[in-house]
Amino acid sequence: MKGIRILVVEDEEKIAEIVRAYLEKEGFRVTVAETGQKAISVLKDGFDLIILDLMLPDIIGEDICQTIRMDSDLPIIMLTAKSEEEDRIKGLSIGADDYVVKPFSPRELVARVKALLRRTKGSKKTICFSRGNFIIDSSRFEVKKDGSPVVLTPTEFKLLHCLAERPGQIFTRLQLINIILGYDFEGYDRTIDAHIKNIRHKIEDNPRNPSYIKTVYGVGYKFIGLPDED
Amino acid sequence: MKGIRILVVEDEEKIAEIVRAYLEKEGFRVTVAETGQKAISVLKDGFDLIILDLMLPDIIGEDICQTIRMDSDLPIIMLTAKSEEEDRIKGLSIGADDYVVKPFSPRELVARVKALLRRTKGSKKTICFSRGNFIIDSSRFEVKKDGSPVVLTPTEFKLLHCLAERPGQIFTRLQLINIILGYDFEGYDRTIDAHIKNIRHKIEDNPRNPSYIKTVYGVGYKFIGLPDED
DNA sequence: GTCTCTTCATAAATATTTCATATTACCTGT
DNA sequence: ACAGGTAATATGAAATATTTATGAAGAGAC
Repeated sequence: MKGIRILVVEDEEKIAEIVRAYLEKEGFRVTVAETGQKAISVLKDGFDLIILDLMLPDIIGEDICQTIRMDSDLPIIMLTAKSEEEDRIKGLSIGADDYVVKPFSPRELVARVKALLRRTKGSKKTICFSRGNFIIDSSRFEVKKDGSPVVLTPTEFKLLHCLAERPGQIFTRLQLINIILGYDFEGYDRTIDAHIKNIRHKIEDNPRNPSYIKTVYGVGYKFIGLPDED
Repeated sequence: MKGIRILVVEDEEKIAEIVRAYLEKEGFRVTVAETGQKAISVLKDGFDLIILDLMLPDIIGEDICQTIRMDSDLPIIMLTAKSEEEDRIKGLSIGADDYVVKPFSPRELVARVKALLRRTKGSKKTICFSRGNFIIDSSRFEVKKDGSPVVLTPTEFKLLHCLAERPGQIFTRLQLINIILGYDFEGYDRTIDAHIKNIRHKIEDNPRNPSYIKTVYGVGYKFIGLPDED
């Protein structure tokens, strides 16, 4: 990690400094901007990635996002508060490549920065997964099949995204509930089944013999990345 | 989950004991420290994860957190009181990997502990056994033979896994029933034979002359680790 | 109202246990 | 070493039990 430059746009000084510390420990070169104005003015200096708080004193994060997107593919990681999370997904394309929910663990943020850099290094696209004519685009919260968009609800998208992020890995219903519905979900683990069913009806040619989301009897579900992988 | 050690730093004895009970039920090895001093002094014993109350009688949790972070990546889960809402973000920024708000459900705490361990230890491979073209992968509930997957039912997998974990060791049917089917199983011990039969048909070239699972007449079964081992 | 999420009842799929019978292993006496 | 008796194991198929899929209904959000 030689000269990779990261711009952190965050008005809370304490958070900004912690993030800086963690990123610098990993060898990144970090610049902090406390306001949207400053962010935009230093943007031309050329960064490799930007970490953007959605709640800024002057400009709204979304606007910065769009401004950046007008003339660059700069990888963007959004910081959002938990309560705003739903809106993000529903509100669709903010144009960010990834988002982290506050409060976040610095380690997770670093991991996502690295992952995003890895992803964008090769191709400029922010596709999370693709196999043949099936595409999951995590930045736009969008899924396409044979070119036409598949309309998923927020929960369905999160579930599919979670599974597809680690093809082959088996998730138990409890794990999925913790990840998708939160650790404090008190309900019933068969709720997952219902969502899986709905997703299958939307993305599978033959829901009774699924080729993407497989059931692992007695354990949980897994996503199949390659057609012949089992 | 056998030898994972967790340090619980919590001054309220009642809470500490509940947490201990829940974690131990999951097979973790738990140590409780009532004060920050004690916590720091036992830290060198080597733990895999620490659960840290933010409000301690002597030292403030944050300071312990930073002390730990100075020279280790030990996963940290913070316990914070509801009123300390503000501190959450601070707590995470200070270097904790996750947080749980008091009052918390022990179930949630356990789920978060597991998730964090998965995240931090997840990268290593967890292949349980391999001999030539035969592989048992316990994390994926998967067995491969000559490259292609062998489909086992949950009970079959558990049974094979149990035997293969200790090659050469002889297990009686009763032992296997206790381990695989639970101590409260009421049925009769020949059930094991049926499963062994099914497993052999799936993994052995010649089920009548098995090379992996051998019968020990009058005693039970054992798994053969090396081709010539008997 | 519309949309989404959750729950529930029931159907379908799959796994487990049991049992009757066949086969194999061990032991004993010659 | 061999044959025959006895006990243990292997096996296939039937009976149970468990797990998953599904459609529909109710609750809540906007």
